[in-house]
Amino acid sequence: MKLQQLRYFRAVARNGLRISAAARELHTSQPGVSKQIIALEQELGLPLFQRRGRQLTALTEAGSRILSMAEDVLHQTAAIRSLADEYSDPSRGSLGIATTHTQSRYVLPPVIQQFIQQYPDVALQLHQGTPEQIAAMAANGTADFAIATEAISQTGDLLMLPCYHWNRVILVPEEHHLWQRYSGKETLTLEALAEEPLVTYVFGFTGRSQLDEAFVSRGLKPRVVFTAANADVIKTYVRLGMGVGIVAAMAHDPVTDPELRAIDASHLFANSLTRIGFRRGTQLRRYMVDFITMFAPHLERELLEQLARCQYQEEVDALCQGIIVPVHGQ
Amino acid sequence: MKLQQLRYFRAVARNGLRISAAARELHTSQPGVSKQIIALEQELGLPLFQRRGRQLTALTEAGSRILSMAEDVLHQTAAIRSLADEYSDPSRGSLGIATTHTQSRYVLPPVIQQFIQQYPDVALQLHQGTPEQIAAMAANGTADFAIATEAISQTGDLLMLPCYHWNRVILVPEEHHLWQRYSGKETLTLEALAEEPLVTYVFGFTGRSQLDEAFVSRGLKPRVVFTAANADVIKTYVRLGMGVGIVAAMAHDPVTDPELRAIDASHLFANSLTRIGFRRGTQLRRYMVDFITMFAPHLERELLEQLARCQYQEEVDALCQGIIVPVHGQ
DNA sequence: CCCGGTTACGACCTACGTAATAATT
DNA sequence: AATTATTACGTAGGTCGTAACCGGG
Repeated sequence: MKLQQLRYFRAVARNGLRISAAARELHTSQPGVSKQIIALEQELGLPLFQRRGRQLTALTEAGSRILSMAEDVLHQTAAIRSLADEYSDPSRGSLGIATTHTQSRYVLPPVIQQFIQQYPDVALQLHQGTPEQIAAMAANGTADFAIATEAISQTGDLLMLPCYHWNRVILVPEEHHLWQRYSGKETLTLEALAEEPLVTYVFGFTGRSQLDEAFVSRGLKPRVVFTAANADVIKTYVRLGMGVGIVAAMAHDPVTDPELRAIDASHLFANSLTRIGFRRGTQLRRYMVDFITMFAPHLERELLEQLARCQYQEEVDALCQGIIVPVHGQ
Repeated sequence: MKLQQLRYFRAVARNGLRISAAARELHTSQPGVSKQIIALEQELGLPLFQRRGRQLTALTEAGSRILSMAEDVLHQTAAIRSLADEYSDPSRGSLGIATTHTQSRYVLPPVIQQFIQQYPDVALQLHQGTPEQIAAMAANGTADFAIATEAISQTGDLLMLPCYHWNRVILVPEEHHLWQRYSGKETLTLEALAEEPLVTYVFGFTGRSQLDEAFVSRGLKPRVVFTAANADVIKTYVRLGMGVGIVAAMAHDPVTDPELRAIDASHLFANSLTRIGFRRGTQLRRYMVDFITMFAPHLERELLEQLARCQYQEEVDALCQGIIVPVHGQ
């Protein structure tokens, strides 16, 4: 059994059981991959794949169990590499962050600015995707960190740490009647909001589920005329007068959006929690710890060292008990 | 990084940092090991060993951390092998048991007899040693199981499951005055026992610490004239009239020791608990599960499946809460 | 000088790539 | 016909073992 065989095996599994696709990803030849897979199967004495003719149709039961063990092995070897790199030069390396548009556009810029100043020799990659994709990228090692709001990590491979709570704001053009009425002392109600055509996030993004929850629990049926995964798009449609925007508070900046007005909605919706996560067993490098601390100052070095050793989310939650997680913008 | 390099690295570390000893263990040449170690160090970009001249004197800090990660990797690859073997032939394989003389001589024989009848194609190895050696063998993979009574596993690598409680008996020749007096209704006291010259286990073996505990807590200073790691030796000296034996109840068999008499001592000493343990993360094969069930019937298949997935002893203890652990001989 | 680690070198093996072949859609 | 897996085969790189070399106790 060779590590390379396990790598090839994983690549084939990840590329829809197509050996040629795996070979492309691995920058090697198709026959090479084919052979190593066969060699691995022979050494283990059982087929890893079900085949119809020469086509790989599925993993065998043994194959899928061995796959997950092989992934463990490969992650562990990556951790060895990472530890060695940390010793030879703690300030050089790479950091992959998988996150949503909201984070990368509104929240991360100052953090990243600070980070690259402190760690100019760390190569940063920002991957954007849906919460599911984000979780997958962190789980399979494409990215080191996942940052997202909606519940992710069904697999249990990721440990998620609380970063900040945030509330929503209602966005309208200055001349909109909601602004006329509720910019002063009068407080907006859910019922009044439900009367308006709404523009907000696509389901699955940026706490959308908690938004729906608020309306449903009051028996209201809001009219959502448009959704996007992206606050910039939402704002554009609000500017066009298509409806009232509901976005995360951190997505509103009076300077960049001078023609829009924001009405605080923290009393209307339960606040949401944004988390950062990494695969359990990850060897956290110094700059990774520092990145988290820059992003969420309450997650201190010492605490993170403990958290990194956790095996289960429950342990993480227990350790985070009693920590004060800030609310964004306060 | 190659698995072989990690294997070589581990072997050198395990052989007192002597490359030649490691090479002998690995059935390969000294230069081959030397080269692979150097290659690994070069690839990782740091020294794994501290050297004085050409002599390896110690692991570097990075080296020792990488060693433990490398051991994880190698254990995991062993688990892959084991799983593959399980699929290709569940009833063929090998089972290494590390245990003390008491277990292998008195408790295991019927279990092993039953086991080899059911699994004739499993190669059994019985390793004998001190509790510390036993724990080490199970932790480093020399043996699959550790069976012992005294507290072991300081490292936390082993999960220990409760197998049975047992009591002690006092062994004397038939003509001994203790037997004359206490074979009937009169019950033996610790004080009376403390008057006698005693022959019992060496410290660290077969619940010896609990024995001492009983005397000390009553302020008694027993006169232990002879100790052995081995009930057979103890019995020999009891036969010679050198003293009164205190041994585990399961070590006394009236048939094989017709000239000795046993006085129950369960009221004098706290009972002891014998446990079976394996490294966490071990891929338990079917015959391993069956072996445990033969040895400790209350540890049922389903329970063992759960236990095998535990990461910490605390989880094991929690799962074993409420299970009735039998007392040997009842 | 002995023991143990490193360097040198040749034999062997194996992984890889190209090319050809077979099977599947 | 096009795509994809396997087989064939020659090459390049690497591992292994023997032998020679070096350094410390």
